[in-house]
Amino acid sequence: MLKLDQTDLRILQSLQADGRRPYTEIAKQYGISEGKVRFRINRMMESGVFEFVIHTNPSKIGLHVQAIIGIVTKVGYRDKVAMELADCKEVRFVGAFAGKYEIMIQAYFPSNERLIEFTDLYLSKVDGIEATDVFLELKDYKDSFSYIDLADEHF
Amino acid sequence: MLKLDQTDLRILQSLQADGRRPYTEIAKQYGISEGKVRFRINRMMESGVFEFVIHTNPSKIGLHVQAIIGIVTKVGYRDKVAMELADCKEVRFVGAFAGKYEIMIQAYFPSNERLIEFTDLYLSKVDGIEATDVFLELKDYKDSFSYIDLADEHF
DNA sequence: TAATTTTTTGCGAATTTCGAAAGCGCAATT
DNA sequence: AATTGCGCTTTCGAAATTCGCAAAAAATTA
Repeated sequence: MLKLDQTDLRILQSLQADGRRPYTEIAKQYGISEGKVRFRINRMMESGVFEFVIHTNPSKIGLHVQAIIGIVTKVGYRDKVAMELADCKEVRFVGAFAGKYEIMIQAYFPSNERLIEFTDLYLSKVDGIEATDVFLELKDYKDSFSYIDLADEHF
Repeated sequence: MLKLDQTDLRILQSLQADGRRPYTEIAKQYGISEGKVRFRINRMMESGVFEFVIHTNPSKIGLHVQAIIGIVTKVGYRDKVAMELADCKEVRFVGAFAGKYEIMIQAYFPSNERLIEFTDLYLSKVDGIEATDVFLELKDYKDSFSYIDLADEHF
């Protein structure tokens, strides 16, 4: 497990603000060499610390319906069901949870019809699923991937 | 609202795979000019269709505890509470929902202690919150930002 | 149809990335 | 104390990419 020092955290912080910020600019920003920035970024990526992505705004590409779905599975079926759900393109997030639901997912749909199709035609037929609770999102307040405050004492 | 054509979707698809892929490479990939790729990317960004970010692996930076928290608010307090929660650095996602919980959030913590602090010392004292249900995540199966299948007939 | 706006193309200039060699610091070994 | 090895950093020119901009082309509007 790679241990991150202040340089790494600063680089992450800088890239959180703009994933395409040039190495040279990050270097200038912190008074270090471009090669160092590059070395650290490559090392962190190889260690799986982060990756470069784009964050698309779902509603701007026509995905107007978002839901969190809690799923109750039969004993022994959690892993199988979770892996199957992870393969669905509508599904952004799948996790195993403690408590009422063995699995919770977050998924996006173009319309309510598609959400209903997903729950009634697909989910209800997945082997191992006992029950589902759909939480329909009405409004987004925050959906950020730059939530980490690297100035925090914890790091 | 910007309407996306096939060129835009292809560019998004390409950048989903690698947020740092050069314009020139995307251009080559689809047989279009670098200038066109750049023009489309700038336009989409200005319209808020997407942004360049990095996706950090929470556990690799010491955030080992993840939770989804359902929140029941007093009538009329949802907006106020949601906005307040959105300001918390631990919180990645805040949405207003239909159903049992007016608000659901997704948050990351370095340890169970910090989660307990958050719920018992912070959440319980926020004015307008009536009750909370914490769903503690045990395992990540999928946490992707490239969930969009742009080959889908829907787009 | 003409006028206007939007999008695309094509370039050279400026900037960034990349590869690789050399240098440095430090701990372990002799 | 000198040596060795290893990981990290610096440096630098070559290659690739980005950028700005003007002109052409295409689409939209009047």
